[in-house]
Amino acid sequence: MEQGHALALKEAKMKATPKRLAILEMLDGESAYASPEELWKRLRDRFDRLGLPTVYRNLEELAASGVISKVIHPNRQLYYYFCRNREHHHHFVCLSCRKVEDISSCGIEALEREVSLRNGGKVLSHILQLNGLCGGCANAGGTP
Amino acid sequence: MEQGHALALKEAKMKATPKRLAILEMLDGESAYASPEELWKRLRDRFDRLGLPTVYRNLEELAASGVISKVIHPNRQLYYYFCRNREHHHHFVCLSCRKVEDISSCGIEALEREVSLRNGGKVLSHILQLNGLCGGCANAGGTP
DNA sequence: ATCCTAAAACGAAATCATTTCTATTTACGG
DNA sequence: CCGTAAATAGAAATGATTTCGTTTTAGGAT
Repeated sequence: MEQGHALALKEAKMKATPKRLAILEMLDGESAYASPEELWKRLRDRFDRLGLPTVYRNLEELAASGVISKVIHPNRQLYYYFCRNREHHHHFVCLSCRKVEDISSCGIEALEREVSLRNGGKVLSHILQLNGLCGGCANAGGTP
Repeated sequence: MEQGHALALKEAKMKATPKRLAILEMLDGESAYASPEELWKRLRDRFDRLGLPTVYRNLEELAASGVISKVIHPNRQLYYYFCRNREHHHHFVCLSCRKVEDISSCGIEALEREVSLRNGGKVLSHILQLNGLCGGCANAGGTP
């Protein structure tokens, strides 16, 4: 998967720097979304120098290129998630344990048509996210 | 509509204070979403004393009660919108002029079933929002 | 009408996640 | 191997949002 990440960066026209790759590797294999600061703390061991702004910048760039995805969290902090699924899809995110599950389809194409037909508007992006508790957390009586 | 607002507050078990009503009135009749600070600046004339925290608090409380709705903005600031439509629905928001249009239906019930059936998760809330340019802004060559 | 009490508002100050800035370093196409 | 645009460091700034202790007020009860 090492090569895969470098390739993904090349496709996104982003330099494959060691730190960028490390961020991507760390996000990959996680089934939970992570915050910039958490990633930074865990990556500091592997680099003698690693600035928090570097992590912020990379995460934002990677999300902008579509390599990773952002999670919209009620607490309004930034969280990111790496998803192997390259198809258009959306997520169910657990507000307790942060697990992320894919949601196959969204009927948003129809809604986009509705908007543009009605008065010529142009849909540039959409947000669709389900928030809740995953099976495990719901059974354990977890709270968001 | 004056009475309507007081009634809405009563239903939400919130005191109908003059400032709260003024905030609600100002949001009503707007076809665009507004930020707390904008509302505060426009309301200061009508009160000799009005704190910005009061506006923040009220908007958040009103949104929590479902009286108004929040807009998820790429710049991550808070925006609010008053919507007469009391049915479950979603919004198309223009990132240029901030106009808001209702979107009648979302097929989210099906997605919620998918999530809970698959592994017992519980969907607590969902976000569905289309971002783009409204008809007017798209024709005028507006940018987000 | 007046009282009481929980809710609401004040406003100055704090917070703190995120961004900016300038100098330095690095990836990588040629 | 060079040159250059891109990436990073690190300290400092930012600024929207929240907190806090105090004062005021809405509205049910008397």
